[in-house]
Amino acid sequence: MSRPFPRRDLVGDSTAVAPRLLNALVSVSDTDGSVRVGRIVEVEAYRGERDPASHAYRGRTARNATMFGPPGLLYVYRSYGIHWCANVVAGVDGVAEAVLIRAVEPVAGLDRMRGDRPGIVREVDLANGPGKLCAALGVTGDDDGTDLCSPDSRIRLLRDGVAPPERPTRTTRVGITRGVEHRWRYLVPDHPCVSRGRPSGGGS
DNA sequence: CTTTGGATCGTCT
DNA sequence: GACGATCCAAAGG
Repeated sequence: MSRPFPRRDLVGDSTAVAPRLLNALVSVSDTDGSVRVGRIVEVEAYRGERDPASHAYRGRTARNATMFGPPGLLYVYRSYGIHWCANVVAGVDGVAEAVLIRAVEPVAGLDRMRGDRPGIVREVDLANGPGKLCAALGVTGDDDGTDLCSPDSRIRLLRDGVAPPERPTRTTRVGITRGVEHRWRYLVPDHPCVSRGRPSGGGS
């Protein structure tokens, strides 16, 4: 039993939206009728033009244009020339706020995920990283700009009976060199499917 | 277990 | 021309 993720819950600062996305579902439908579903267990908030680690820090460009769109869009970018990474756009239309999805727990369509993640043995390693989850779910740059809150989209954000954790684990973000001090990474506590990435900043 | 280096290319300087 | 919001395999302790 699942319902569309309410768009109103994506309005506002990415730091407020990010923990709300924990335990939400991402579903991806393919043309052959198959569906892959993952449960979000790790996210990071990026605060647009006020955040030196954000792609939008130096303003709007062709690449980051989707980040400036309305909340509920999917922002997909290429990482290191090799991988795809996916964000949920937050904020309000015209303001660049985004939440990077860093890990999902495989829920459905596992065979299909394994097909796109050849050689992966353990189920928990299928989508425990931002590049890995895009590969496992079949998300690419073609999906940039998808409205995650529309029932007609191939990629959708859903909420089922599992609420976000009341006390999410918080750390500094992973893989960045600026804005390292902010604890804007949120995780489902003690979940086996979180990424292996190490926080960039000091801890406390 | 941890550390290191290579792959690979669009984007912005 | 440099540099990533990464991943993986290989080598070292």
